[in-house]
Formats: sequence, C-alpha cells, structure tokens
Amino acid sequence: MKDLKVIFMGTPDFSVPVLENLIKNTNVVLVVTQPDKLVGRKQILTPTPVKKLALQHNIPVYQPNKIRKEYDVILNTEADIIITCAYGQIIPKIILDYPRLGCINVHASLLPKYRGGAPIHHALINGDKLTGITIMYMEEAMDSGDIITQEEMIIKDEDNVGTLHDKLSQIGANLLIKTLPNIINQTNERIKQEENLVTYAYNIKREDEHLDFTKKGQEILNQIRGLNPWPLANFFLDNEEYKVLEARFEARNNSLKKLEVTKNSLGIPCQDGIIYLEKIKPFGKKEMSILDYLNGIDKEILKNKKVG
RNA sequence: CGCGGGAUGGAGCAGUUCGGUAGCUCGUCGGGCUCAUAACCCGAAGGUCGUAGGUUCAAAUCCUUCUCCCGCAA
Repeated sequence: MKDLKVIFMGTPDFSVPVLENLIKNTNVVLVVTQPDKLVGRKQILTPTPVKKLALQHNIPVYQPNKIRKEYDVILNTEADIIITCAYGQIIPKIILDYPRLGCINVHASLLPKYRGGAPIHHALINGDKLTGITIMYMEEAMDSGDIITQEEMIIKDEDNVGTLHDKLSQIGANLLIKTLPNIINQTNERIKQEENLVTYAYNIKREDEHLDFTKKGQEILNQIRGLNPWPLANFFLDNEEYKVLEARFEARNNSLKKLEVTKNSLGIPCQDGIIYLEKIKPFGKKEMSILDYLNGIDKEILKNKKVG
C-alpha cells in the first residue's frame, strides 16, 4: 500500500487524523486544502489544520480559491486515487474522473442520512442515538455517491459535538486504512444510496443557535450539546446575550413564567419543566460555572430579567 | 487602524460619573453548633486595583502608552 499515490483533499481538524493515517500508510503526493484565511480580531492569516500537517511532512500543498476552475495542478499530478474528507468545496467532474481508482470520501454520518456539511451537529440536535462513518465514492452531487463501507457508533447522552467529532474522526481514519486494500484490488462493495432515505445536514445558521424555551426540555438539551463546543447555543436576558455550554433538565408540571433563582442555581422554565443552566458564557466574559455567575450578580435584579 | 465588551485577593463581581489610604458573594484555613451536612455561627489569611508613564498634597478612579482576554463582523 506504501506505493499507492494519493492526493488528499481536506481542511479542518476533522480531516487531520485521516491525513495522518494516509501519510503513515501510503504515498501522499499532494494535499489540496482551502486557502489560508484571515482569522480573529487581529485578522491573522492562518493556514488550515490540514495544511499545517502537510507542511510538517514536506508534502506539496495546493490551495485553489475555486476548484471548479483551478484544477490543472491536480490533473498534472500523477495519482492512483483521490481521498477527500471535509474539503469544503464541490469538486468538479473532471477531477472525479481523473484517478484510476476514483475519488473516495470520508463522511461523518451513516449516509444517506445527513448529507452535507454539519452531520455531527444535526445528529446531536435531533437526539439521535446512533451515528457513524461512511466511506464512499464521490459523485457530482454532494455526498450522493455509492457507499463502500460504514461503521456505526453509539451516541452517549454525555456526548457533544467535540467528543463526537474526535471519535468519528478517528474512526474514519482507521476505517479508511482498513478498507483501502479492497479498494485498491477493486474487491470492495458498492451500494447505491436509497434516495427515499436521504436527509440533509446543512451548515448551522445563526438562528439555529438560539434557544427556544417553549420547546421541551430534552430538545433544548440536545440543541445545547449539539452546538457545543462550537458555535454554542444562546439566549437573551434583557437583551444581553448568553451562551450556554451545559445545562440539565428537570421535568415538572409548572406554570412558572419567571426565572427561578436560588443561591446556587438558575432555572429557566420550558414547556415541560425547568432547564437549569450549569455552564454559561455571559456577553463579553469568559465561560464560567453558574455558581461563579451567581456569585457576582444581584439575584433580585436577575429574577426579574426577561428571557428572549 | 473593521465594531464593541472586559482586566480589582484563588473564583465571580461592586467601586471609576463628582480623586481622599479597597468592598460584596463565594472559596481556602482555624474554631463552634449538629447524629450529620454542600446547612448555620464566629474568626483569620490573602490584593503593587493588567503594563508603563503623566497630572495631583493625594489616583482603582483623570490623561497618554502598551499588553492580554472575550463577543460580533469577515
């Protein structure tokens, strides 16, 4: 397998373990990743995690702005296979048709469920108990190609985007290496996706982050963990934004409308009980436990704030 | 120079408008009460008020500089 010439296309942290395994086991001849971006308040030009890893191993890096139009470098690179993982751009057919073993993608869901850019977030927000990795051939439409293999993974109640991301990323990296020999020999399976089971996991939008306390407690908890550690769920108290990192839910028949403030807890009424915030990040502050937050605030004033 | 918030004992904050030797809620340590406790009572330790400079009899507070943290926008 060491002589397999691979072009890898990927961008964020999720792709890094996959690339690491490929570097160990195959001959990665080119890495394609998104252009460096200006990041943060200081607008520092930052390379992608995949680029950093590639540079450490002295692998050539290509960063087209629009791969739809800039792909000569790829076509001029001799390769047996192209492997992508969270690259971030739609790849044109001319590239898909180029390598002799095709283009393979590592995707963080059990396709055909959750095609698209945010499968991990959506699995958690929807309260799924099962997710996994799919390795598949690529076609022109996003995440629509034939499935080569899948590995399932149980989602635990305490999982959030961070933990799931790391586990799936590792599973994907290992499953790929395990499957690669079959792909090389072309003895792998090739299963069409059932079109009537297709769902989409679009990228999280700003309004998806806002907590709606008229919903059920469990839904709210799912939303909180499905957005943690990024981009974080939020709500407003008297027009000040708070991000919520952790909370717990207590079912209760209540007609409570106001905040429940005690010495060491802050509860917000929801449809079928109360959501107790446990870790939050007030506007302009660092993240803190609810105890720390309550220590520094006038609780009488807090009681009368309006949730929005 | 994209917009805004912030830096005060270990933690979270007040005090800055109208300068006058630092306070609150916790935590920690010691003691007490209690069958017991994350509960209650008493006491103690712990701060060059982010950095550097300036104004002043006097600066956390006014002026200037720099650093760092956070949110938004990209």
